[in-house]
Amino acid sequence: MDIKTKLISAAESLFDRHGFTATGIDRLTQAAGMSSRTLYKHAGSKHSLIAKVLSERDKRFLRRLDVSSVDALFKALEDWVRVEGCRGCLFLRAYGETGGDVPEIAEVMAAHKAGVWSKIQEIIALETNGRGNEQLAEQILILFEGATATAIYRGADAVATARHCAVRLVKQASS
Amino acid sequence: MDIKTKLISAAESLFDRHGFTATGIDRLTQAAGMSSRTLYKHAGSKHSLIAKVLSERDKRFLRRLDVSSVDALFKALEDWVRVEGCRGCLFLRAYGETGGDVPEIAEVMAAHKAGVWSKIQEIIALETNGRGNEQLAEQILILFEGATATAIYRGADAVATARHCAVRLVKQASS
DNA sequence: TTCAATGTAAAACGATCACTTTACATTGTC
DNA sequence: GACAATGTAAAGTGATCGTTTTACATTGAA
Repeated sequence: MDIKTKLISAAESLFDRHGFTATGIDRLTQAAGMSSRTLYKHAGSKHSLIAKVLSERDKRFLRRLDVSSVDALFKALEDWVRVEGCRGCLFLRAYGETGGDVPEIAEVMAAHKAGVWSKIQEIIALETNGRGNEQLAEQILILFEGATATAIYRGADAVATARHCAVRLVKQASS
Repeated sequence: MDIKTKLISAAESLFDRHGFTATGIDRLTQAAGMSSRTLYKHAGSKHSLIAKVLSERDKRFLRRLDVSSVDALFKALEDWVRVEGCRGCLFLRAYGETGGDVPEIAEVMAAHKAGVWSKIQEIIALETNGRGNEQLAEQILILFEGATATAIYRGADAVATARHCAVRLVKQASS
């Protein structure tokens, strides 16, 4: 595995498991199996490393959401949660830990949310033949966020509940 | 104002604004206008201070949710978000920053979520004359969490959207 | 075979971390 | 007027923070 990939994936799991601020450079270098000099050569700074981690996660996440129905969308989220664990949205967590004061991080968060939002809008347009409005899409988004958050303390089943609810809303809007 | 109250309220706003780990003791003592000796006399430790802050917030939050309809529940959340700001659920943020590894914090989070959950169950039972099931209540919970999370980057309007959705779900279950 | 690139190990940087201690001032109470 | 309680200011604890530096090994291409 490429050394930069190894760093970013080691960092992602440490950040996810222990939080961003609480994870020090020492633990990162140790987990990635490299010297701090090499880490800084590739990452530039800790904030930049966080941004890179989020950026990679964004790609991986949206690739999983490459579906064309609300049902499949929430199935994809359920898969993600079961495979990657349910510790909440890593983007919102990074944003919260840094108070929204780190531009690199705030921007990646905003870009990620914009990506999810446009994917949902696309699916809704597809499933309702354009009958679905902006409000329906936002309801689906809220269920999506809610499932992610609720899964932290109620487990992956919460995502299934959100799925049933979302599917019903779309059905009602299309009929 | 009582000195302990002052500490806890100063700590709450700093934690909310800048994150838990990123907020040091120096900043806390400065904002609360007291020496570190006094802080430790009252709080015991930083983790304990976090737990106390969350515990007080839990009381204040649930007091606001003393309503008897889903509509009023989300109106209360909307008020909260407009008054206190929308930086996400502080309990989940504390839990995430500490990786769930600090018992005092994990317990306060769990207690808070249990409180919200039973409040929602109570409202659903009330509004559906017992016709509403566990699944409906969980859908409302997910909308509640989703509104809180979505409001971070889409503002308080997301809560209004969640409200309309929740009210509709309850209506459909009661008719 | 030399040179630049890329890595390592480890020490050092000053700052800040959570937390404790020492020494002293102000109170209200018996 | 002695005493315990409760506060302050400020220095000191050792550990850890993010980051840089020094010194050296390995490697692949010119």
